[in-house]
Amino acid sequence: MPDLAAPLIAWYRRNARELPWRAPSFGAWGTLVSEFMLQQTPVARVVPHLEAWLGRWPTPATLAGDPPAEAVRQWANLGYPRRALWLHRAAVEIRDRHDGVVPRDVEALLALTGIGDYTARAVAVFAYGDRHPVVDTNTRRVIARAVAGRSQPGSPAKADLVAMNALLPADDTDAAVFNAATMELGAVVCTARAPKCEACPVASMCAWRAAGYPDTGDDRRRQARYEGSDRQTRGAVLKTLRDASTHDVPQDAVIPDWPDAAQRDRAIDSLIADGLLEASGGHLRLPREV
DNA sequence: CATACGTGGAA
DNA sequence: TTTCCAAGTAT
Repeated sequence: MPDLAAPLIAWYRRNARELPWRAPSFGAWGTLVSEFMLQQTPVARVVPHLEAWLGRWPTPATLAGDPPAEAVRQWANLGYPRRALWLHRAAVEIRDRHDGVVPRDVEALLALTGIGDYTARAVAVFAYGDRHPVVDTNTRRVIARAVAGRSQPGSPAKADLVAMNALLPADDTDAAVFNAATMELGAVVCTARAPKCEACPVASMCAWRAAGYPDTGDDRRRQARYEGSDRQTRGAVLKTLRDASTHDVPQDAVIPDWPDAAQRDRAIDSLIADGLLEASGGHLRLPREV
């Protein structure tokens, strides 16, 4: 297997984008918040929200001290607002179980609400410098192409962690930079559509290129249509609550003209079930209690 | 393990 | 206009 690490590390040191979480001593809490926001949301949309968030809540304890409603409001239009709720819960767990310090251990990180295989290792590696494979969608695409000779990755699997682990340099710092470099390559060069192979530092050892860029198919499942979906309806309901000048809103006043009343009611019920809304006396509000 | 879960920019 | 895609996680 070709050694991707050396050329990728060298490329990254010259070409990495300057992003807030890459500043020296950005801090584990900042890293954790950034990773929550980056789950399925593009970098460009995250940056301003991240800075506002950390300006308001510079530590886990400060966030944990405010009601979850404030987290959901501050999340604004970043999407997947359950992440705001989960980040708040994680902050409470960090305050109560870890003395307010973001844990370093992957197992401890995995035990926090909203943190999975990717985020746990991203924090351990990027905030603390430990040696673990960090696998996101960019990494999976780079490995699929450069190593497996496929045009797109398969479905996410534990095997991805094993594959990335096998590519990791022995040195902790090199391994951390290699993780970041692989993600960066996937984000800006080895992109899902129209990859810039002429600018790729590992083109000469890329299995997909060597095979003549075959279309090996795409196992990834397509996203459901958003227009007219329950997700869109939930988004409209929650936006109404976020933007309301009062904390309580009469339920009848929430998207009253939505084309499908049953869909609206279903959205409200599911938001309550998820803990993103509370109902009380015919009114709705963002969650006051953890 | 397949599915639900927001939002907006680019092709 | 429609489709694709974005530093995933929980159930």
